[in-house]
Amino acid sequence: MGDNCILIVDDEQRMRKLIKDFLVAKGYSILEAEDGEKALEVFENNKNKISLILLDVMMPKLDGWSVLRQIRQESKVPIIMLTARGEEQDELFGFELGVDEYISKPFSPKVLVARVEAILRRTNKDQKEVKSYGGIEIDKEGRTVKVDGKPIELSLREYELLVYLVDNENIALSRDKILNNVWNYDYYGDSRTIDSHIKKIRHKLGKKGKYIKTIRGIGYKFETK
Amino acid sequence: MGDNCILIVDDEQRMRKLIKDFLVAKGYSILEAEDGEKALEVFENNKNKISLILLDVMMPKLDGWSVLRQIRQESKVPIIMLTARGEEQDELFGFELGVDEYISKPFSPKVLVARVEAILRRTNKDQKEVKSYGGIEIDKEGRTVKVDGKPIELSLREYELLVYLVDNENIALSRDKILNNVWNYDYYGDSRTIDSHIKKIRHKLGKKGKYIKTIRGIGYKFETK
DNA sequence: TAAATCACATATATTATATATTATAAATAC
DNA sequence: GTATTTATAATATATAATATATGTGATTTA
Repeated sequence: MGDNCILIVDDEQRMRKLIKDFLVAKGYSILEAEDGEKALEVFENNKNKISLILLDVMMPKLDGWSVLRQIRQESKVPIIMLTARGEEQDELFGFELGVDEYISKPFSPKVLVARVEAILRRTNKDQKEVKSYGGIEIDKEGRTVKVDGKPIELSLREYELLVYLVDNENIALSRDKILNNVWNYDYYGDSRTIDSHIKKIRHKLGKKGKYIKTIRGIGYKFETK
Repeated sequence: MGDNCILIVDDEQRMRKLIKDFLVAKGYSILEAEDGEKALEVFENNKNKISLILLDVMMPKLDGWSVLRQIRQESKVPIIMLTARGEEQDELFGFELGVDEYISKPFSPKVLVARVEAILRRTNKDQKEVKSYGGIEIDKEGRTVKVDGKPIELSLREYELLVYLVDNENIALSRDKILNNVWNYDYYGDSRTIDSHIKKIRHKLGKKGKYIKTIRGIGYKFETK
């Protein structure tokens, strides 16, 4: 989970640079895409890193709405649409698809930065330093995990797998999905490998290992009951 | 956690009524305040209920900014500011104080409702999609089924068969159709197999098992009556 | 080089299916 | 309308098929 990486999607190189400069100055790291197809590609490869997307509506190949729709099928990442003035009809349409904000061109970069920060503030507000799940405390900043107050040692993969499960509490996750999100998307390894890691995590969690439920035929699910 | 109660703060009675009517139509419950002081009072007494505040900037006694500042000292409740056109300077100032959104007057009520819903959607991220069919609740994300509130355990096939029946509520499904949809279409097994699974599902559903109707000579149908 | 990751083999547990038997509903004859 | 036949479904159970847990060793990474 990279800290506050922002994806800028716009076909105008000049516009991307303008936005980028302002955001970099504020300490964000930036990814860019020059059309809708590239945007989806970049998003796929950096799902976990990206914490906000600035998405132009008018683009060649695949327009902003199509990109929005596709991303919303699998992710709730905040999205700000960049539009030309006077498209109120579209606004409504977009809100239904989960647009977080509209900014119409031309805009003042300061306003843009302010809106980005407002959204990220709101998003990060439930990312308390330490969250507890039925006695399993996870401190993402410190990358540490405690069980009933006692710290346990998890390897990199173990930690990331556990965090992924926990971030998707109560959701059944297929092995494919787990591989795509915890491993690199282009990883073609044996999906049994997940089992090995699950086993180790369960063992380290002790009694609380049972919170990781096996969903036969599918994968796993984290559930504290 | 009251379900989506919204506080409207505006000195114009007419404006409050306008907004209120639209939001009530969408199923929200409403609290009102006609100036800043009243707003703080109402907020104090209903902190836990209120999930969003619509706050006018220009008000007698205590203006919107002051109210915003005071509320932000103790709460992160989403706030939408209602402003007159052309106050970009103020916008920046507001974002720093944690304003979630601006809507400038005059506005179309539809846009207002859309923005409210966008923000609440973002805020309540645990609005799981659970559908209920005559007391049988199915949570597809979690792949769990409850009968009268009590969870039951279904195997992969049982779960998928039940979901298929339920997704086609009130439609008679032939065994062939069921085999093609729940099993792989290149499956050449005995179609009596379905009966076995139906039996198990009915048993696990208890009294509600009777919602799975037998259509003699054809197959089965899910119907909650 | 030690720790971590991964693949694979085997044991174990679970689930799916086929088969046999019983029960039930529909069709037919009386 | 009732009894008998016939077709179909329900049920129980045994066996086959499948998925997961676990242990081990090879390979990679830091």
